Amino acid sequence: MEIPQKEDILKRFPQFEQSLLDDILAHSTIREVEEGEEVMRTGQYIRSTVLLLSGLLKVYREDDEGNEFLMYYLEPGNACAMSMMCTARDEQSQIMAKAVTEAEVILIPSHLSEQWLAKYKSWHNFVIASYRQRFEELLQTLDSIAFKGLDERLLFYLKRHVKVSGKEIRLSHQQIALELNSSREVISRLLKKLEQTGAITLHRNYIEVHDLELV
Amino acid sequence: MEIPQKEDILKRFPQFEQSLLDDILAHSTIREVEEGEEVMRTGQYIRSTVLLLSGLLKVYREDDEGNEFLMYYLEPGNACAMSMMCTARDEQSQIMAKAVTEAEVILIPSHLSEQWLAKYKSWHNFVIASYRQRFEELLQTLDSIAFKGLDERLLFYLKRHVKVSGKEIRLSHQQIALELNSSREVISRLLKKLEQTGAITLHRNYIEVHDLELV
DNA sequence: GGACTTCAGTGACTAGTATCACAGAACCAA
DNA sequence: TTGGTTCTGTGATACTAGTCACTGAAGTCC
Repeated sequence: MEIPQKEDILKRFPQFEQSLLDDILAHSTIREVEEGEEVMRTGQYIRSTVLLLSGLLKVYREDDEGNEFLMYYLEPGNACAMSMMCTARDEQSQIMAKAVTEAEVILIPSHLSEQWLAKYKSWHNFVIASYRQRFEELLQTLDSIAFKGLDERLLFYLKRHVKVSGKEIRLSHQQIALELNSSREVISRLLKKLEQTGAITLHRNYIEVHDLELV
Repeated sequence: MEIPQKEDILKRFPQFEQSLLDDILAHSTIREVEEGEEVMRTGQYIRSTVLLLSGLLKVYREDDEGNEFLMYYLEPGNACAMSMMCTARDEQSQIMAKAVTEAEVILIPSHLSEQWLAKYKSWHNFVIASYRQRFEELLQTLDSIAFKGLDERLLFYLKRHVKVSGKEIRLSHQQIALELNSSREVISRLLKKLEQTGAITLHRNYIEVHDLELV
């Protein structure tokens, strides 16, 4: 794989200072992951902080019976907050992360990302901001599960999906059901209802979104 | 109110270094809050980091319709992770925190808790550890809402309550229903079932817990 | 084109939870 | 003791979501 240039990283992380960029280039490794590949598994030990350079990752929770639900998506320029937190104590991951599209991630050895907190102000700020952002997104997810019916959760899910990957949602009903921890038939029915309002059009394996706001 | 002594703080936060303790004593204020008082409200601006010295706080989420659910409890020696995160950018709180019993909190001005991250290793570790711990508890709560039936959630709730405040749970069914975002009748029925297994005994306004593990 | 596979749509049924209505028990205050 | 208030228990009913069974439509491979 070609080695990414400083400019590539700078483009995604414009807030980093020069010397930090140099440090990143010098000491971290880049990994290219394929679509569908698991970047992080529940129970796995974490030895690096994960930054996303390109592509899209989904971060989700999985229980012992194989149920799952989506926590949030990570876009280029984001970091996996869990990887930062675990980092500090060499702990196990509590979550799953999977590449939705093919993606490039930067892996920073734990001890360095730890050192950099003190060394680089911009890194420190980035870490704190990441924590906060993920915490907030998690709270939103929690809200929608705790307070909303499945119809609203589906809407929320679709909106989020549109935001990260556009108005053509290339997912089967089955996949959506999985991420919402529901079942295909129920999702099918709800989508059908949404189609009747004119907000979306259903096709095989993809959903065309027109306008979700006016539902 | 009497000014708490270094020893009092040290007892709750034994991991702090001497000079940090001095800084805390010199620059933070202590507030005594009554039972039922709200320490933090959704939408409120946060200008201090909150440490809990004594008593018990519950941290919960509230939506626009007045529904709520419990996120976790804070015990002496804990910090409110949200207050730390908001701190960094002078942001609004996303959560509610209320005193379950009367309590003493230490309020550290945001700019100081920010500075101390770089200045004191022990403070930095404490903050990171707090983030992580709260994140994990939040994930547990999320799991139980997403994957479990109300019966298991109730069990989880009771166990957690026992852990922080003992085997006499002084709550009405109504209050429990509120924290689980359910309704009184349903909670009554589930508790009744639990009583029949011998795990608890029901009284007016309190529940006597015998053994929740064998249910 | 025909066989096969995957995906989507739909009716019938079930389980879990919420809501409504009411009754009785415990506690409190005059 | 009496009346008021809060808390608890319980039946009836409704609604949401999950499950089962089946059908047809779309795409794939030969």
